[in-house]
Amino acid sequence: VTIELTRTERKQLTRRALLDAALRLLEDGSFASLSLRQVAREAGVTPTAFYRHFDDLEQLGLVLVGESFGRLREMIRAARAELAPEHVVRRSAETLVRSVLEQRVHFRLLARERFSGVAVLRHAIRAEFRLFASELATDLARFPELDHWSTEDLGVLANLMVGSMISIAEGLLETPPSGPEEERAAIAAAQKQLLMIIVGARGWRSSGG
Amino acid sequence: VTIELTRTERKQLTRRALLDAALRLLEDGSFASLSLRQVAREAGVTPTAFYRHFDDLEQLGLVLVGESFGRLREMIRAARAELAPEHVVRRSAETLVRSVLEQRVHFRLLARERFSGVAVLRHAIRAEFRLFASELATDLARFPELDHWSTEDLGVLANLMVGSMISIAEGLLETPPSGPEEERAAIAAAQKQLLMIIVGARGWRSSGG
DNA sequence: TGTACATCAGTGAACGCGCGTTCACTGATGTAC
DNA sequence: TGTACATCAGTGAACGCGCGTTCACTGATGTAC
Repeated sequence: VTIELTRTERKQLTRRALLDAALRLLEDGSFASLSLRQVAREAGVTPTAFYRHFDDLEQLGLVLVGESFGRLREMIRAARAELAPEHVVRRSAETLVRSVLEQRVHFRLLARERFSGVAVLRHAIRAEFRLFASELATDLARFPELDHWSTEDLGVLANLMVGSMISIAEGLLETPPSGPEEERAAIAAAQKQLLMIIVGARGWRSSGG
Repeated sequence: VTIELTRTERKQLTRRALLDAALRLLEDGSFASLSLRQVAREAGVTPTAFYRHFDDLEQLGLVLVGESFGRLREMIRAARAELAPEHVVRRSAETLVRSVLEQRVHFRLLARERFSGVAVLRHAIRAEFRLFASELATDLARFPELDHWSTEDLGVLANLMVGSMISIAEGLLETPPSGPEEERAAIAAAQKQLLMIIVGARGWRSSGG
């Protein structure tokens, strides 16, 4: 290292190395099967050094979950500004697909640990998704065509949309597009799927009750 | 034991005890964090006895996945007979909710291991879900209002529906209804959600493309 | 700028533990006559 | 039905291994004067 770094800066680098090592290892396995020694080894540090940065593996896991949702929130915020539901949906679908493909490891962490045996991570992830859905319900209420809907129906619609976005994301992690063409196709399919929901929502009162 | 059993029958009982022990342990943790010794202990048998029934834990896991999908298929078959999409959807939603609540442990296994680090289970589960979606697409094509749809659009619709059913099931595992009233509410919400999709599908050609 | 001391990120040895798998075994059940 | 032998589900001791955590340590960085 030619550039001089303070002790604090070096410490941050090691901390980051541990987080990245964990993310790398989480490509192959779930959090529950991760070991502190593996993470330390992958980060190029002794197991003991780990304790200078985190109390235990769970604490490191919570930091990763926090980072994952940070990226998800950025993504959503970008699409919020639009006015017509269709535009919001089209832009959201595209951003969703792009974000998942760019941040594979983070999104896989969320998908996997949502039902994991590691209670702390599971609860953190579920709380974030619930927040996401309730924010979406609030947003939806602002659209003129939806403003007479009951809170309950808005909730069902928001859950349906969040559920669909999750399953789109999961589908992308499962079989990622192999090139720009397939990526465009994935975006188009995601848009179609979410638009079908919006079309359904629009016709809902007349035929659904 | 007062009733006489053959050696073969006793062996089957032990095998079942091992499977049930694993299911019980899977309430608390994911498959990756399960150990052969834990399962044997829970089944009241020495670790060595395990090998008389399965080569390793993964093989036992595959048997459980098979059982889970068996129950899922039974459930679907029951709703297939209906003619109008709305009836199919209403009955499917109700059966889905009931089945998940009755077979919590099996459905949780599917939800959890769909993204687990245990490759063998993950692949088995994904193959079954793909099969499920493609069968649904075939079924959907039989409805008069959908018979002019393109294969691609039918695929999108089938994925949307399967995705929604999965996320409904996952929601039930997450926060199960605490009584008959809440159960009815859960069924109603599931029906609403799937009906919204059907309404959307019906309006799709006119406004979607 | 130079010195003397304090801090603290990372080390390496050691511990007890549960793991998967092997092996030779036991003794009840099943079979051949 | 009775006997002699074969089968085989389940046992229990033993193995080597990676694990999380503890501890006293080292030596470079930071601070006070």
